[in-house]
Amino acid sequence: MSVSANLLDENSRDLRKEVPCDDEIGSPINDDDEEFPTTSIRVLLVDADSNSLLPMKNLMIQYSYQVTKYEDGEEAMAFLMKNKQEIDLVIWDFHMPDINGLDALNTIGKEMDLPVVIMSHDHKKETVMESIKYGACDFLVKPVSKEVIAVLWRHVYRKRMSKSGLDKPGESGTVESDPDEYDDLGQDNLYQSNEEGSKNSSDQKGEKPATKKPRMQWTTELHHKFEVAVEKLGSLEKAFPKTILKYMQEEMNVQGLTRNNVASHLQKYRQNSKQKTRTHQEPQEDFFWRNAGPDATLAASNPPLSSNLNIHATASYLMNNQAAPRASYFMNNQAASPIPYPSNSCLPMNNNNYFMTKPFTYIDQFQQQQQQYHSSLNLPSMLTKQEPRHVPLSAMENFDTPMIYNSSFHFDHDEYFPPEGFNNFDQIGQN
DNA sequence: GCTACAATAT
DNA sequence: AATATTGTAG
Repeated sequence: MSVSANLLDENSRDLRKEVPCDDEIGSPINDDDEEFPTTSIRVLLVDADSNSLLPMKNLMIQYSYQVTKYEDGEEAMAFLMKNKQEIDLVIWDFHMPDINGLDALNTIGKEMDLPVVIMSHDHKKETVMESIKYGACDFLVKPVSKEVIAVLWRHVYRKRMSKSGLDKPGESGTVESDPDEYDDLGQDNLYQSNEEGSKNSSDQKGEKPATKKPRMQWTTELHHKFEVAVEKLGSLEKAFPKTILKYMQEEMNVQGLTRNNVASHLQKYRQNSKQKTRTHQEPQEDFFWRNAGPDATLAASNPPLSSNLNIHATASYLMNNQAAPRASYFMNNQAASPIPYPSNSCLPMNNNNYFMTKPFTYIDQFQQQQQQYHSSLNLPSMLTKQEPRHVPLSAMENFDTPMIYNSSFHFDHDEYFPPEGFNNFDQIGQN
């Protein structure tokens, strides 16, 4: 059966074009970026026969479904009653000793709104018809093939779509509602479901987002596999989506993922770990000026490393407060200090919109000149810029002592020195 | 309205 | 393939 070919919705046409004759189901899941969004599907699988239950469960897990299995019908039903919110799809064996498929359909149909799939080792017409009559949304013949499993998510998706109320004509009342959905009950193609079957009519005009895929979800287990794969491939930096995916598929028997899924997850994962290591090193949230190092002459009054020292503010501060009467500059080996600022003017800013305020002296590097200069002042500390970030103004208020700051970033003279009008420079390095 | 995070676009 | 942007659940 060329089941899979028909299942790939819109793209199926293209697929056929490019791969004209494939009756074979080579690989139902080619990671082509074709999506089988099973990862978010939580399945309750009930089968008294463990010989078929376990393989089926494993197969489903390979396709990234989240599977809860039961061999006992009563237990399964009890579980379902309690956890109906946590299940998206029920698969129930027709021939259960305690609660058979029809009973299950009855109960579930009454108590909750879940798609129920019946499976059976036989496919007698009667069995199939009864199941459908009782509301089964699909009928699977055991052993269930992977091709079938790969597309079971569609039942869930239908449910979600109709619930979200895109178009629910008359959800109530009559049983014969969805003619297009389940009418063709010739058992073995039940799972083929619509799509191409839309030959029916309506409008090919377009809007037929009938198959919006559910969002996938990285479960803990899946993520763990992901991490293992990453580790096996070296490091976070060395692991790439394609190889990760390949590893997960081949070595860990994970299917149903696409490269994009992995790429997206990897991107987020890298971000997170980067963030983590950063905050680990810098537990003191956002300060970026810190003590630059030992300075015997100043040691006594050095503030602790962890203190929040801020010497810049945002543009809004500048506009709303006419602060910063003076600033002293000493950058890129060019010293300028002190500089009187008119109270209503702008301070020079750097690329990160920082400016100096209060009578600070700014030092770019540990140049001899500068060191001489700053040690000649009786300044409390020497600071290093850590990283560009915004810092609350409040911390700045506490400092009225001039300080020397050592910048670790590049300053452009024209950009950071006061504009034309502010020519009150004193060459202080060598006076 | 935000945040987290997957999907999609570039 | 990597990264940036968008979309969206919760």
